[in-house]
Amino acid sequence: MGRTLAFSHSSARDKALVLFWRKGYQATTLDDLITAMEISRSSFYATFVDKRGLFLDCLDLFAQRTQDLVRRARTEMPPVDALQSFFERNLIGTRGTRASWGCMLVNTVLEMADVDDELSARASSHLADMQAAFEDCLLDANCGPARAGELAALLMLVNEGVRVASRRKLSSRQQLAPIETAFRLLRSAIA
Amino acid sequence: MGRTLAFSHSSARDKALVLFWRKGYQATTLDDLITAMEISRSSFYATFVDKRGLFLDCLDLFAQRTQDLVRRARTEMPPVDALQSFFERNLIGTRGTRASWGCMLVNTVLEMADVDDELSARASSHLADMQAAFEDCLLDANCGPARAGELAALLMLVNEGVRVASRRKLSSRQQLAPIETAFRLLRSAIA
DNA sequence: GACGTTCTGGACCGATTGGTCCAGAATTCA
DNA sequence: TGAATTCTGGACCAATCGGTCCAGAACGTC
Repeated sequence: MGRTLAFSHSSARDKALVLFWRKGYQATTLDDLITAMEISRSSFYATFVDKRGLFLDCLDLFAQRTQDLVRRARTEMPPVDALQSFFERNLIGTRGTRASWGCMLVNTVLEMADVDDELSARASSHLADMQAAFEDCLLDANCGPARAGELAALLMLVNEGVRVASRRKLSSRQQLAPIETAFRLLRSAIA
Repeated sequence: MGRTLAFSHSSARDKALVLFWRKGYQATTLDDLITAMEISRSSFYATFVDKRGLFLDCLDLFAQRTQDLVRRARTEMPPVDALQSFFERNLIGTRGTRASWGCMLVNTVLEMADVDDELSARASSHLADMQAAFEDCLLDANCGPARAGELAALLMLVNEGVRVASRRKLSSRQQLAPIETAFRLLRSAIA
């Protein structure tokens, strides 16, 4: 088994994921998709049924990989450091561009609210799972259950905010500073 | 002069603003617009030139009215209370539904990033103005200039997060709790 | 009532959308 | 080599998009 780093390999579905991630559901056309995926229109429909179904698959895939990122960071360092590192890594981005695409779940919640309930709800549900992962992390730190839940909700707020900020073409400094501030306050609330 | 409460009256342009606010730029069609605005297609183009131009106007209008909300709260109570009240009012919503539409600026940044640079940049620029207003509020409190800037950036992060959360159909409690947490930490950082 | 002006409904336009279809190329297996 | 199967390019479809156009209704003014 070779490297299976999250978001690293590039099957046809991965190419689609990146497109949906960057441009959203509506602005991504079939032509965009089949060009990027390097398959014919016929093969697209034979394999993926339709655009909407593929988008749902990509949502699930994105959520799973994001959870992997949290889990991975958690094995590498203390829980609160892992959380902070998760936020910061999503801004710096090991591969450059990806950092400016925000979070596909957040993007989808906003784009599809009042437009397509199922898509929006699915993304929102994945965000709830992420919040649960945050809470697990905080429980691993010296944090009572009540406070863990409270702070996990706050972290989800920060996460959603960070993902918006990352699409605004601000400097790295402008993006990182509020995260540092947030975690400084968070750590003081735990200790 | 009668009541001129922000977001209260309803000219044709206001009807358009609400539609764009709720459904975004792409999902709002010309038919949606002229139906809601109760004008003919011809009058629409005679008066507003085109869809994109009207959207830009609505962006500016939304930003101006949101700034008014901050200013108004600031005249009614101490600066930090005013900020917290601004966040909470946008979730409870005096008129019910409006609270679930998030912030048109945040919605637009996410929807149009990587799709339409001008629209996204204009919304982002209005968000920067809002952050400046937050900073002014904090300077009015017992807050040094460095810390005011730092906390204003954090508040913008919270604002962006709140506006995402408000589109997720969570309970009022789930939406309000993290704001209370955030302001509790914020106040402890100021004092 | 005749006038010029303003507004309006709806036909119309080209472009683009997501999705279908099929003849034929490519591949597989004997 | 030949038959069965899989895949593919691109023509094609109806629906919808944003936008144009104009004949005529509605209006205010003398």
